[in-house]
Amino acid sequence: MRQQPYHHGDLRRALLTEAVTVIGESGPHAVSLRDLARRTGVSHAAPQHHFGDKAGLLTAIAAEGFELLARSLESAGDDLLDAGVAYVRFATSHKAHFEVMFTPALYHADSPEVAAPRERAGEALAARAPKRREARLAAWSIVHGFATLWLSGALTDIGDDPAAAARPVIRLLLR
Amino acid sequence: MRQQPYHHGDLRRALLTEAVTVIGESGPHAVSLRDLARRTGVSHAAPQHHFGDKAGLLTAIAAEGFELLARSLESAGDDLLDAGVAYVRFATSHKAHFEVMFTPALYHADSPEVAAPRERAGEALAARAPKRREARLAAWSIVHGFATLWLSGALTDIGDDPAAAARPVIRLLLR
DNA sequence: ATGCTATCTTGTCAGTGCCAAGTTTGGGGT
DNA sequence: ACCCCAAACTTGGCACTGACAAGATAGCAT
Repeated sequence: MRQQPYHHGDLRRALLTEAVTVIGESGPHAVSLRDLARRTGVSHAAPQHHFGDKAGLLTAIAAEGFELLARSLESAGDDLLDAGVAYVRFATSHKAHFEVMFTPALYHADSPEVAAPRERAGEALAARAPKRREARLAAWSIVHGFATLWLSGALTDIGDDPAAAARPVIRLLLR
Repeated sequence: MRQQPYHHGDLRRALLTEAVTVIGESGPHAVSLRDLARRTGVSHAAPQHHFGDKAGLLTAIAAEGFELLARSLESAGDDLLDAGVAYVRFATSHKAHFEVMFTPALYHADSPEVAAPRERAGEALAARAPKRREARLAAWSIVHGFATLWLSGALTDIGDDPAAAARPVIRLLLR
């Protein structure tokens, strides 16, 4: 006779989705386990069962993010320019994941749960990048910098399609 | 007859210094006004008098950061490569300031207190950067990306002097 | 059907940000 | 020299949070 069944069905997935929404709107610091529980209609301690602690929730988001990034890069083809644009597109269209992924103080960055997909994304990137270390660093830096600058609101005069705006910028390095 | 005088002398400065230390060690999310008060030997509400709220404290740190960045760039000379290296050197030697500066969700990013020094830093950067918009974006992106990747621990195979390691990387863009 | 276990709840505690009201102190105006 | 007033700080309190412990429920394998 209760409105919500005792077992949610897929609470873990629901919490992750809700968390990504909140982070995307207000940043990682704005997320609260109790608030997520309220939004999902469960008790205040339910999230702890699935993630252990708050860092565990963010670890799951980071892992999912590296997985998604790896897939994005893999499906971008072998061209370095296209891969770079795909990197920017991923970052700006998965704001929440990206912010968490590169803020290791927020989660269990050394957990195997996140190390595996991170390595997979790293390999996808390395396979399309130049062989010389400096050139590889330059390529990663320019796309990562463009993405983070856009995410932090420093690039307002660029239009509403950051991935498209990134293409001619990246080309300057690859010429 | 009390151990600590009622008036601290320069509590504002002391709180800022302590905050920068904590953020540098554990990130911005780890700082707590009450903890800073304890470390400084004042009551738990003293920080609010100087900064209004927690975001106000971080606003002061961001403002100080943009001021320091502007000075670093100005004293780096007119060469773009040197300015780029100076940018990376600032970011990696002022970890706490830099992290806060580019996480606007943490502070009052539209406050005039921080807008003025941010503009000054922007001008110092623009004065040394290429005139074409894409080239300017490329230069900012590559140094910002290198710096943030290093700060997030993604660049471990680079040695202990990130500014020096950045030079040949930046040169690839400017050739 | 029965018991086992993952899932979820209830209750509690220390810590935090913020607000309101009170206390102390240094310094400027007379 | 005095007063007094505004700035600096304290005390007390409230709502919220993360984490822990112990109990309740329900799906599932046997």
